[in-house]
Amino acid sequence: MQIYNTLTKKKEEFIPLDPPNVTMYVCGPTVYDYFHIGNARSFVVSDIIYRYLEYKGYKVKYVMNLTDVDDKLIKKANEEGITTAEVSKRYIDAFFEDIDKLKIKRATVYPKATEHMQEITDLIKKIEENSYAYETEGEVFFDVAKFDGYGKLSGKNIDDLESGARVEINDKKRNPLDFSLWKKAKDGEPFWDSPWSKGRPGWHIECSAMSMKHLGESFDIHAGGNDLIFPHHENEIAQSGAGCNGGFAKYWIHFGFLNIRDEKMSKSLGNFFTAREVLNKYSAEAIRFLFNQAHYSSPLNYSSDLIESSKKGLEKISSTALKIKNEIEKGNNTGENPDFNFNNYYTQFEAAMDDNFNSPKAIAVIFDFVRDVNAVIAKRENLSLEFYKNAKLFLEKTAEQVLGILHFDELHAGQGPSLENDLIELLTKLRASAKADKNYQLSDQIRDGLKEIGITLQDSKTGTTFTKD
RNA sequence: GGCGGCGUGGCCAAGUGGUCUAAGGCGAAGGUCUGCAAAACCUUUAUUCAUCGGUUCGAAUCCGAUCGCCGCCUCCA
Repeated sequence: MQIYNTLTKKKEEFIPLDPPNVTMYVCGPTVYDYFHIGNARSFVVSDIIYRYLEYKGYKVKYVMNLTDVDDKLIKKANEEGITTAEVSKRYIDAFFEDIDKLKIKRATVYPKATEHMQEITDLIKKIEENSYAYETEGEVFFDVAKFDGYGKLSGKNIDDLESGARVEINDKKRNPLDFSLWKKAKDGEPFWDSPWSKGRPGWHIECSAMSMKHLGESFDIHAGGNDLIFPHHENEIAQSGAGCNGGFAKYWIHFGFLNIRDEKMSKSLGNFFTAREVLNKYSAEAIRFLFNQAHYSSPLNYSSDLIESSKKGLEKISSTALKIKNEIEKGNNTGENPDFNFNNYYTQFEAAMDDNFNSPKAIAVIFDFVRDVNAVIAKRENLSLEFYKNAKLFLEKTAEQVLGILHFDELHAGQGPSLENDLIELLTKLRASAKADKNYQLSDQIRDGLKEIGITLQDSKTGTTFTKD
């Protein structure tokens, strides 16, 4: 399996430090607001990496942090006249609601910054002891100039950055590039005790401290959005290198942005949709399908046209899945077992995903599979149960369990007893007798009427089936 | 200004030295099936990969130039 590593700028064979265990850390949300559909892309992409590693048989420990202390959170709390803890509680709850709706598999741990103050201050102390940090008036900064190789992840060099001169102005810093490890609290700001002052950690240190605590000083994968490469991940590498002896993360994976009209979706540009508002209009499967249709590292535009087209594409897969499911439920095993090479599709699916998680190619394999299955079905009156079961298994393992773009349990089969289904069943029977009498005016009236309320009838040789929107 | 990425059919998108006269999806056209539909299947829809030049027996893929777009360098997935 090959993974593109931002650190070495090339695809590398994935060799975990301690197979079959894999340790993975992904930068999670700052919980000061609902997350937008661009953030959702990162969470979904991480989810698919996680699921595919498990598909490959790895035992994955997956950590996603929740940043529940930061300037934006404080601002929000002040605006609303509540505590930062209340703000973070509200948006952590919302975060879990939304990722559940996106059918994201829960990570192993979701550590919170506020619950790791001991680890954070301990790490800062170590960095200080190793003389990579200095204190000024209760504030602690990382001394960038002391750290050899600063900039190796982002491909930047210190001199260029200084001439760029777009760094925060702060008299207390020796070098404008130095960044906060510990910030002294101002009046009314939340604070924690520390050897330096009552205050709070800087933005980057929590990730170093929490990844170390939960995954160790060396772990396999560290992932996040492209915009985190600099300064966030660069600074994490510096802090961890300065404060511990481990190798920190081995593989760095970075995700492309979700764009709106070719521009990055972001809170500050105001060109965003929250994940929850998009989820009100489109299914998790459609959203995940859209994300999977582009490679995780490429920019991807978001628009209603594009997601509509994803929805259409997905219907092709799910209607085949529904057909398979219905056949299995009927349990008719009188048909023949066709010559169908399932293995070939697994091989291709794995080859695609093994190549740096090439999900667009993996989806193409699923479409090939669906087309070929449909072709077999179209040619025969009936097929063996074994064929349908194998077909279901393939879609379950790939589209459902890895990509999460299909869920057999939620397919609108219209099966099972319910008043609604019984009524549709009754109408279908009435229509069948109208058809038998060649009363097409009445039969079409029934079909069109049902269509209007979201029920689509489909006639076939073996009878009429229906689907609900 | 520094660093990085991208430009493939109407749209989305994979492919990064020969199997590429370029996968897959959406859309469009024709056909099979059907009372008519729908779904499904079959066929068609890029001799061409921003432009120009070069390297090579061979380039969408490598090199150079040009044009266009985007990102990071400040909080951001």
